[in-house]
Amino acid sequence: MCYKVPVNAAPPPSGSSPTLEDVARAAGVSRATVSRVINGIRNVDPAIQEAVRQAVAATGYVPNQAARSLVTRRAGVVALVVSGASGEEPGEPSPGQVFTDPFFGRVASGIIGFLRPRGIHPILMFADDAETRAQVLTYLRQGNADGALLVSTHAEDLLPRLLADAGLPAVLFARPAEPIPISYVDVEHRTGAKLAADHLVARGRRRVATITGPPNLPAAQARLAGFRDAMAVHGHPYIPCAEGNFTYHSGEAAMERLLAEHPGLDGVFAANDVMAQAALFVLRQHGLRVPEDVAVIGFDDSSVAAASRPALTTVRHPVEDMAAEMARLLLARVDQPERPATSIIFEPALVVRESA
Amino acid sequence: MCYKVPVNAAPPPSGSSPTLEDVARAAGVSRATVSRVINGIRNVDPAIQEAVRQAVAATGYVPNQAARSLVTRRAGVVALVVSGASGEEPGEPSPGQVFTDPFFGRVASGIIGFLRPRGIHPILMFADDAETRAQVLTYLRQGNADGALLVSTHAEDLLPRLLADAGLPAVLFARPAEPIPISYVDVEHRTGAKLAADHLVARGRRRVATITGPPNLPAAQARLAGFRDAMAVHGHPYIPCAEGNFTYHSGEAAMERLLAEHPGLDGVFAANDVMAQAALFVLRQHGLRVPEDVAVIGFDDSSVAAASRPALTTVRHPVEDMAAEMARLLLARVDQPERPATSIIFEPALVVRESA
DNA sequence: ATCGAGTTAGAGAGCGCTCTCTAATGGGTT
DNA sequence: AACCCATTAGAGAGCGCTCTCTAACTCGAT
Repeated sequence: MCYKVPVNAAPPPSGSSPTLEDVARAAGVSRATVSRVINGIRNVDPAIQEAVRQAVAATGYVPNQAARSLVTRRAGVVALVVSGASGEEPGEPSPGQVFTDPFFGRVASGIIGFLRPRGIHPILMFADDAETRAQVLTYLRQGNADGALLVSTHAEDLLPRLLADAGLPAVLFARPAEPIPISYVDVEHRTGAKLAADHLVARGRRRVATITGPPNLPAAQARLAGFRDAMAVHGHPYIPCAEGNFTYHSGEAAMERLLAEHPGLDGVFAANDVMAQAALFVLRQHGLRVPEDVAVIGFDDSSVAAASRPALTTVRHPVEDMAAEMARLLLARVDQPERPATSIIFEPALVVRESA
Repeated sequence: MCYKVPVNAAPPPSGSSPTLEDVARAAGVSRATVSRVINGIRNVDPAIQEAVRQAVAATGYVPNQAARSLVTRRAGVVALVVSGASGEEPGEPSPGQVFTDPFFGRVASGIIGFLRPRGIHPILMFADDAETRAQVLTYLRQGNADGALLVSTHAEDLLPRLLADAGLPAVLFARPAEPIPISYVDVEHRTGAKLAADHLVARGRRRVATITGPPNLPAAQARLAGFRDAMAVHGHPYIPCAEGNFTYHSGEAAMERLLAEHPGLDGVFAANDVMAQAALFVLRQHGLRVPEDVAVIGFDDSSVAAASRPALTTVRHPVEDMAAEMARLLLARVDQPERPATSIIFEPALVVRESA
């Protein structure tokens, strides 16, 4: 058998970049064969495969993604959406702020870690009002992205429902406040809080207080409830608490309040590491030693936990793994649109360092 | 004149989403006319425009971006690339870490602020080795993105050169170490450092030291040089300095060193706010009051500057504006590929707060 | 009336790719 | 020697859109 040897091999693609046709001509085969070689090779003679590969190299061919998407109906892109409140509250974090949150960094990192080896990259979008939510929906409907990975800053976020109603593939980080037929990943907050409670008690702490997250966040409430329940089991039915909103400043203020009202406390569980760090600062200002006088436990095991002085004992929130799982769930859903919503709950673990 | 009234108006698009053809049929016009109405309308009878708009609404039509990109050769997407070192150094920030850097957050925020109103969203990519750099180039060549906005964590980053050689539209944040024909935005670091020097001198400081950034970063060196030159003009030819790498820990260590070697210092200029904040911490630990005993000036005016105690006097680095300008330059270049590389240098300003 | 310029709508040719359908070939059965 | 099935390569029909080119029509000026 002999393959057509092109007489005048591939005319150098004059203006624009080479197409499949150019490669086919250079290799002396048909467009279809080149396509077969470039994508998963099935039923192509090894000699021809090699010829095609050389032609690709010679022409410097790069497939055009738009043409490919047009027929495959796959963008090869997912949207990473940071979604804000349902209304337009003044206290909202701005798009810039959410980035500086170490939590978001971990989510992004986990997602990218999973997606990058698969040649998929996330498109970054913010949705903080009706207009931008519509923008996200339109964007997905236009086929710019195959699905959405959603990180909501508020539990009442409207976007999850909109996405579910539109039948667009999406996965949430954290369970929505109301049940919505949509996939999500979450951590067992109650169990995590229980770990903290058990540890404080095991360390002999008897006058324990807690700094909570915002009451409208189910995750924050689960941490509080889990902590209270576990402490009740240990014989401490009443636990003083001060409300924060996961920021450093709110943590400082909360710790000040706790100290003013309960000067004798010997243990604090903060609903996240940043507030725990703030608590550390306030306690030191008051001349209290950590962990000798007051034991402190945080939540998340974010980068600040190991970096703070003393290093924070905290509950590990496997954010990166959870984010990777989000991406995995989304891609599975994109491949099988009829797949039902699936959710995965991760187990937390206690990380003991110096502060408790 | 009369427009064809469709006898059996738009059959409900059975399986997939409606196409231009469906809308055209519903409106009783041609595909071309619908296209004209949907994009910038030119020369279309108002009555027909209205009919088309109603047909669009009736059918729930959303244009298919892939088909559009195929013919326009525009993706409507830009890549936001965080690019690492030339080699694979161990001290490298991981993808996740770079997110937590408030600096990156500000860049992302500025870029998104500019792009979002234009319906363009950035694709997030990391390039930290030869493979991922190649991935970025291929991605752009495939037409997945029209250009790249590049934030390098190292001055020796190879990606800018690769992009320039490939003729791909790109804009850098910060001037590359070697001259490369590529657009960039930067701030006048020397001027900023001079503002800090002048202010310290004006406040009567005579024994001034500085905490520098990494020596391989042109921006860090420009800040150091600008500070030294300005202090020399004020009659202080020798300025003690300690090297940091822009992290909190390196700032702490640098401040400790300075204090050990120059116990009588009364002013410190740190090359960024994070290190200045660390300096604040170390000074307080040593029982020194800021600004009474030691005045401290940072650089960047990042969110930590206003949040620290005492609030940091710092040099404003207009990162968000610069990032928006990057996006503007990139879009201009995408529209006019022959446009030469243009760079824009911003002026810094001193922000006086409590620390100096 | 006749012409030419200006405006508006439709026809149709692709953009570059994938994928089905068909044709050709090769080897094992009967 | 006739047949069938499996394997491999090519032909060609779109995917949904934009955009040029042309036809039709309007209108003011000759």
